[in-house]
Amino acid sequence: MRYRKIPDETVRRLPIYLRGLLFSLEQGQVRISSQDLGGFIMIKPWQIRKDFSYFGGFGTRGRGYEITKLIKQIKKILKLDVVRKAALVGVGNLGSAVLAHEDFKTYGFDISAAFDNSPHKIGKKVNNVTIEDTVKLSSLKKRKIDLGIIAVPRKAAQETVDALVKAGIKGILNFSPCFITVPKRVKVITIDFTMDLARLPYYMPKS
Amino acid sequence: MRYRKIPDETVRRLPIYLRGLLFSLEQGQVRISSQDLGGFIMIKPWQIRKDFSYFGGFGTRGRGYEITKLIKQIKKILKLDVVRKAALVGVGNLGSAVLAHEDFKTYGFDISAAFDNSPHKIGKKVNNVTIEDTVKLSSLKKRKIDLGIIAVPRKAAQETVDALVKAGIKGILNFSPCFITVPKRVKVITIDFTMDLARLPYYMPKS
DNA sequence: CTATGTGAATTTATTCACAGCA
DNA sequence: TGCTGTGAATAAATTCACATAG
Repeated sequence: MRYRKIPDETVRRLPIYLRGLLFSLEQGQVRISSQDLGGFIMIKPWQIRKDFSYFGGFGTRGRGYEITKLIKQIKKILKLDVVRKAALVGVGNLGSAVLAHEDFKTYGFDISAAFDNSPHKIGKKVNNVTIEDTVKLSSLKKRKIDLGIIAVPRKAAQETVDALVKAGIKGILNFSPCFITVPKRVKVITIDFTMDLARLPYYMPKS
Repeated sequence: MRYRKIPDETVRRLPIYLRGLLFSLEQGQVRISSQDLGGFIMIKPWQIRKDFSYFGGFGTRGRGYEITKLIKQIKKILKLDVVRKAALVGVGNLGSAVLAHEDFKTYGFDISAAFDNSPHKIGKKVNNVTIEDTVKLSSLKKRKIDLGIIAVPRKAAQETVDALVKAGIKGILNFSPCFITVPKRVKVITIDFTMDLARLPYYMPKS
């Protein structure tokens, strides 16, 4: 296949394929067709095949895809084939939910540090991770942690981000409901669930 | 303007515009140009103008948009101009975070019911909402609640959704990390933050 | 015969460029 | 003059249809 930039939409779907594949592996399957995979995850088979085609031939004509092999390939593309250490900042309800989230492990993430600025929380353990003082964020660089998850109140978001960037973080998952500014080299993905809830009524059949 | 279906991408951006407008209103502004609004929310001015153009003329040439008027119009389009009652199912850490989330109120949502199946939680109050037994989900219809937010473990997701659908719910915000099945008349938006975290490494500059 | 892989066609979304109004 | 509103141009993503390999 000749070179072409991978569409963002394809990258967005890769983790979904991964979820579907892990599920069907759990079901004891060995091979799967784009048809069947698409059935699970509600994506059209030709979309799946087209997405994979950007990376080369993953399947076998007439037989489908070998699940374990495909999982390995997608993980490699997404750079999830090595354990990725992440730091959480803000251990409130949301932060605690993130820390307890089993799923992350499956996808290669290890949230090995947690920070908060509340004296009540510092020193406590949540899910085997000891909560540290936010002022110690600068230690992340030598601890080889380059991924940050922030779940702090809106007002604290930008300063937290600034501290993370200074500590050498290269990617941020932002749960704070606001816009944050970072240097171009840092990738931010914001999850603002109010924005999602707010478009639900538009699609709901009226009264 | 002649009729044309509103692009999904436009609908997805409307809540973002709303956030930007509410922010600039808070700053004491009265009018705003697409240029300035775009500055806040990192969206190009011509995209903003094009999006608004699907609904008709919101602004004044040469002067920009009157903020309060524009807020009102977007809320109306998104059907957020009336208070929307919602029910939360699953009051764990994530559910509690949702219940405590101040933002929802700003966008017209009132989470007036919460359900859990843990006997320890039933009867307790979280954020002024008394937690009810999940078996009472059927009461939602007469309580005029047509929006559900689910934050239950993966295994309980589909049965919870089924109960919500049976109770007449018309829209669901799903935080459970799995695919759920609903009748076509029900709109589901899934927030699966593992999927978002999983594409972050792809975009992070290597080592 | 089955299901992939992929150019081509189509649809959808973004960007441009400028006419038109305050 | 300043900024909106919008057709037209461009770009991106999806869908189709079928040649091709096992």
